Amino acid sequence: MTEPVRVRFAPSPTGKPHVGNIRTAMYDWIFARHTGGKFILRIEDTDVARKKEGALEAIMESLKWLGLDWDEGPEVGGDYGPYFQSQRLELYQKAAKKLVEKGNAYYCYCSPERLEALRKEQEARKLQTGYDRFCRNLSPQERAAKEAAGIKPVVRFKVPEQGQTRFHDLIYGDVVFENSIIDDFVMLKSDGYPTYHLASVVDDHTMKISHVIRDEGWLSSAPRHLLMYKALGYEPPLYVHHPVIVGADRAKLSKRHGAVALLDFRDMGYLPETMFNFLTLIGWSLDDKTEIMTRQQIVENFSIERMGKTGAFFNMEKLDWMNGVYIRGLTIDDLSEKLLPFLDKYLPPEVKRPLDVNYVRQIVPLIRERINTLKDAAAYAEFFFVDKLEHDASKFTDKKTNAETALTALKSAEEILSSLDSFDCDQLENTLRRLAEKLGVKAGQLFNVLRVATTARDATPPLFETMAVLGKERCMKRIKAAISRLGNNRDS
RNA sequence: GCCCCCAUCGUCUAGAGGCCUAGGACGGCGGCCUUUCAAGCCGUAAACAUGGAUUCGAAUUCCAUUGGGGGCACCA
Repeated sequence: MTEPVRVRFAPSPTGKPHVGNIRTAMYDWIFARHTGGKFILRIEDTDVARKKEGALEAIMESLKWLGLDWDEGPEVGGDYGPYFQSQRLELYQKAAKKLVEKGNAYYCYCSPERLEALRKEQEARKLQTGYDRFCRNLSPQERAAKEAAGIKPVVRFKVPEQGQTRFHDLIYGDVVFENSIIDDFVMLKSDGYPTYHLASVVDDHTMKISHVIRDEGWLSSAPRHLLMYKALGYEPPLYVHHPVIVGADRAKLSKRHGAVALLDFRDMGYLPETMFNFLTLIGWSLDDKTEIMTRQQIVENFSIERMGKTGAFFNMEKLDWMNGVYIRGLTIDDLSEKLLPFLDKYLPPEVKRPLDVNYVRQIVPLIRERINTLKDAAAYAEFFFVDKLEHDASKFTDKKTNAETALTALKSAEEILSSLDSFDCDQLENTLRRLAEKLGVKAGQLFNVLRVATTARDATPPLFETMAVLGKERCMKRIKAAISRLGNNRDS
């Protein structure tokens, strides 16, 4: 095996690719980069009915967002194109014809209705389902009659009735199938389009694909492909089937498990480096402890031998944690930049746009270790942006602090703070600690009351930094509002 | 029904016969730090599906069983 490594990601354009598909693309890409091989993007658009508008764009956008650049494929071209199967029909038709001529395939005129009835009956009698080879040995006259009737045939592969097909999968090891349980599958549909089986075999061969990396669901159709390679006289590629990502019910991940498209994760505020790292780790590990890895580290250390065989659950809690780790690793400027569109989208409409980047930059250090996604920021930092706060009176009091104390503290704070000329952290701290002492309350009690007054929250970034960013004017306004809120509350 | 694949803490995993009284991470719990919330740090509970076989010795090998997943389309 001295052939250069060429791997392909071959999605069909039926929607936004979900994390499972994309993980396959990642393994392709990582393996290609690790070996210095080529990563090819090929579009399997042979099902006219399932093709979806915008799907191709979503595929490319997903790959680009994760930084998976392809060496050949749409937009970039390549020596083995075209890279859309719908533009390669002739190739498949020629291959099918060749197999018919060689006696490895035949035309089938069975109607969908007959096939449907056949399957129903097989199921009812609990028999092995599959085509009954009705057209396998049609006489020339019978064929001519069907043709004359205007029936458009499909081409079926003539599967040997005896023997076994075996192959070595790089992850699953040796796998053996009895040929007798494989039915004569359709290679070429009556509309002239190939099925996946034919198209992928022809393309993988003509595109000189060295390793077929795909999910485990394909394991059971691999023997069909091997049989075709043999009949066509092609050298088969190496197979690397990998386990799938499963949902909470352990079933293969799909739309019904909720938000699973990669781009949805982008929109929820996960970073591409998080997704790359996290997705790699579902089914592959470097060693017994390394978890946070750069793309470079992953590429350098990746090996198929260290991929697992077990379907894995997509653990959202761990994803959140990891995204937090990556967020905290960003510089203030970088994070501010990334946060801007999310703040713009999720902050209440009354907040004036455009947002001030410099102001955001001041806030970022305060919320950085408190958010796990970019989207979290808006809800977390809302009080930094809105004009009017809704104070919840009950938040001012706790076991240690009653309403009386809170009100007194606020009034004293208002007085002393209004005399301050600047609102920097040190000065605020000095002033307020002294005030607490004077009032005979714990510093924390006073801080908490002021926290609620200035933010309307009981969980915020550190008080002095927060107040400093908010600025004197806004703080004083809010403290006054809090005083009247508390006063009114007590009177009523 | 037939065929294929899989099986270590709740979850993701390390483990390729003795290093395992099974390691790490997320989550949980407890603590430290602390003006709240986080972050950080420390600690803790928590798993080899079951039964045989091989071996001086098995999470690691083999065979059953059980459980789970996938396939059996003119879809990929």
